Amino acid sequence: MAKKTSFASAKNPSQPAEVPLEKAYESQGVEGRIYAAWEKSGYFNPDKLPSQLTKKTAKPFTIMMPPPNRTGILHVGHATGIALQDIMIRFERMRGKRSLWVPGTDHAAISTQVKVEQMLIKEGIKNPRVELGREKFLERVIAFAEDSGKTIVSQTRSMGASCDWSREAYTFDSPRNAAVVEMFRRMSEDGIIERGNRIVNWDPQFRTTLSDDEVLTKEVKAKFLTFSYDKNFPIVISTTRPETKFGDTAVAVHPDDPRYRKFVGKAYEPVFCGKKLRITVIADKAVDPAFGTGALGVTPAHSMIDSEMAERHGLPTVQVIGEDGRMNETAGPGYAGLTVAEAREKIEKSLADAGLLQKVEEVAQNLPVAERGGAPVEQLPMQQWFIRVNKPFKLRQNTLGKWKKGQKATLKQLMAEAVRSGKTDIVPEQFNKVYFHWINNLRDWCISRQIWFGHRVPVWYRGGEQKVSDVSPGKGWEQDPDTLDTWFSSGTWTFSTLGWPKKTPDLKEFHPTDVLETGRDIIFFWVARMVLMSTYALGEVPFKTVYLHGLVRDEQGRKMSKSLGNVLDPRELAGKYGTDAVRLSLIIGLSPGADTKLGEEKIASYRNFTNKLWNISRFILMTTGGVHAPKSRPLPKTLADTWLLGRLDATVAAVTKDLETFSFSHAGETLRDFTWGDLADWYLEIAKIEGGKDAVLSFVLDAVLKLWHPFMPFVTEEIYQRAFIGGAKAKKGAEFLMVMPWPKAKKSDMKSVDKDFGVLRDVVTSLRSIRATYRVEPSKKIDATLVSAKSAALLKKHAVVIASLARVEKLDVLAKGKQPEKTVGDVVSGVSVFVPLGALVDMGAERERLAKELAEIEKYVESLGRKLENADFVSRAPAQVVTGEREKLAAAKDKAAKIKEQIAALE
RNA sequence: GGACGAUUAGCUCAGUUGGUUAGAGCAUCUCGCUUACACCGAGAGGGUCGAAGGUUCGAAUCCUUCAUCGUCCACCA
Repeated sequence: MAKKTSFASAKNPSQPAEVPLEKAYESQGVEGRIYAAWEKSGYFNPDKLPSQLTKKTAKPFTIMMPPPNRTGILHVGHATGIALQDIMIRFERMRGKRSLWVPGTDHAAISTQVKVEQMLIKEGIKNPRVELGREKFLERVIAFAEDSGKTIVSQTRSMGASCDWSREAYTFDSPRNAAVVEMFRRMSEDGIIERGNRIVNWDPQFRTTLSDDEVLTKEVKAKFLTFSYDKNFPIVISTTRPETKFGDTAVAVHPDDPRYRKFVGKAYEPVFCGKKLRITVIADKAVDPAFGTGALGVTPAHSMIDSEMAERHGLPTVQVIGEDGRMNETAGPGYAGLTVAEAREKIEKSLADAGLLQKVEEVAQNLPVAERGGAPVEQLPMQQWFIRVNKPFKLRQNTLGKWKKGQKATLKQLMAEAVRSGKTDIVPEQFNKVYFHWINNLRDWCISRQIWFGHRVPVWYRGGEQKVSDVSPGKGWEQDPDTLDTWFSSGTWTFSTLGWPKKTPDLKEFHPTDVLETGRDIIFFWVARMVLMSTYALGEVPFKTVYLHGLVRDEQGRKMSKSLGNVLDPRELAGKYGTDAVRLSLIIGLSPGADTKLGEEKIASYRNFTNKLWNISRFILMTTGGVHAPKSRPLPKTLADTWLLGRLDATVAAVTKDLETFSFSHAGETLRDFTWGDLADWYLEIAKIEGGKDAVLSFVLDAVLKLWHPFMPFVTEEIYQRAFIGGAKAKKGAEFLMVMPWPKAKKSDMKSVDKDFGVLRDVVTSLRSIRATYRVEPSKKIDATLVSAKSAALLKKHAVVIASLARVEKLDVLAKGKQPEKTVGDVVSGVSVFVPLGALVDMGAERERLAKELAEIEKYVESLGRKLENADFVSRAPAQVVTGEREKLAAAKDKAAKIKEQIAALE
């Protein structure tokens, strides 16, 4: 033990030399130092991994970190993702794969711009974009994004993320910009990016289009008006948006509606609030005859559905609301310039005055609002860039093993095939349905945005000409002022991060990536778009597995939000409890796709566990001296040794399988049960008694630290350094637990060993329970007699262990024997346990207790008996089950008989 | 309106293809500073597995209906 040297404890001169670890684990002093050492080693980069770990045949394992938005700091949701990804990466790295985890951040276009705009308004600049102008405004946004990016990177490091910083990427840096431009160019050439005049979601507040996914619905109360355009118009219609009626070009009814059949096909020119309309009555199945009056005013310019109807019937489009969210000149006289709300009020009044208004009802309405800013979204026809998802195009390469180069397919088909074929697997699987449902209802994707922060649409105009290029094609050319939807660039994430469009070695080795781990809320926004981009550009899926985690909520199940003040900052938590504890609390108790509640109490309990592991190690090191990791599996000397090694094998096998199948929570629980229960509570206590355990203890500690390392990288690395490696003396390529090989499980039949150990454990527990029930002082030793025909030899052999663990002075083990006087008894695992307690025994109470126990066991015997007498059960149930039930019955009968004996002895 | 998910001890959740007298952690109660750990140890109490039917030799597990909660999608103009 004196030879123990440790580079870390050298900093702690007050520590006695013979104690290798301090009494409690203090994370603060450890994490920064360890992370810096890891990073310096270069092992986060798969190209620099030690060759003895990644043999020449090693496969790659790749994860692209979902780039956090540069809109602020990371929250616990990000921390969950980082923890899960780091577990996978560390696990696969230790298994010898060339593990690559590419970190990065997302410029997040509209989110970031809105955020900065709001900050500037707070600073007192009323209309930042107008006052500052494009260039100055963008400077502010870029500066903010820069700061946010730095914070995010430092937070990611402090979470212990073993990602390859040498490959760090940003969706708005120049390699990614090159990918965006190339993607745009190819899609334009293939005719799937087109400019067109279509109905888009328009945010009048930020004056930009929004994708369908950037629009939320908010329930509001609205007035539902029922009226006719004018006195001569024969049909009554209803709407919550009378102001759009200036743009009506038809009235639609259901083809089978007898009330209106006679009007279908006729044209009218009613005067609506002073404006002459040209209305055709059309029949369309989309109309619900039971709703309202069964007749619908069709406004092709301001409703997606009406626009589709207009297309079917060849109706003209009349726009009456402008980009400023106000009525335009096409609206009725005296309406131009009014806001939508003002116009609505005025129309209601005008209709009422004219006696046209039949009914005003208050209804609940789902109002579309902008995700950012919350302003009501208008639907307007506009010139925008679209990705056509239903248009067949010629494939540039063989695709998904289904299509050959030159064949035609649509983007929608590619997106569906990726998941349908199983090339991409979604975990948990119920999200497959959600994915397909979304794909089936997918409309063309509007990719242009009228905001400034983002990739500029790489299109230049001169006269009627158009060119795709990221730089000016020459004099007289003007670039499109719009920018691209942020998901256009992040859609390329899995391969633009590997150098695409260049044919790099990285791209060849690491794509498709293995796992995409992300929040279940962005399956459409992002996951589907990556599938689109990757299948289009490379002909292959972007990732083999999508693992979705749920939302982290507060203790009461509420979403964490700044306004509620219930946001947990991962930095604060990590400072208080240690990063390892935070990681565990975000992984154990979570199932994929399901939301989770997180409170500080839970984190504290995992902090306790990190300390437990620390102290287990401390004890083992005090016993063994540490320094060198064991080279080979030790030979077990006692039952406890065999049992523990068997339990370790089972644990290694279970944890490995769990990690392979994304059952992270279960892996953690299994590992904790082994570590705390089997190892600490039982084996270490026995080791104190039996002694001579150095080899087994070292071996098990080595394995346990490796198994825990993906979950708790810091504390395990620190212990490993100080227990086995000894700092500077380490061999090249073996200086870190991080690059040690993952433990292997030996297969062996442990049934009888587990059973024998179970008997010992049950007997000890029984004795302890008797002591507690009868309030025997812990310091006072008792006598005990164990009687068992079957287990006498086993019990005798381990009498010392049993006696020590249960604090027994004189332990008699008999194959057959009589119950001593004045004893308390119990029956466990076929062993009769007797403890003479003399005057302490209350004969009456004891008789009652035994009687109660007997009644229970007899009830059980009876139910088993009935089951076994049932001919149907015996003939239909599998033989194995029947045998099992017979064994149970025999054991229960035996126990009942023994309890009866004990009762008799009390007489 | 549609789809999906959840409902198991006071709380958070496990329960693999139906075969346990239904488990764990936290919390609670009792006892304990037994030289790794009080961020600990030992012991104990606590559940008619949301409700009602059904299938089966056997249901927490499968089916039907209902209730409550949650999420997503679509929206009726």
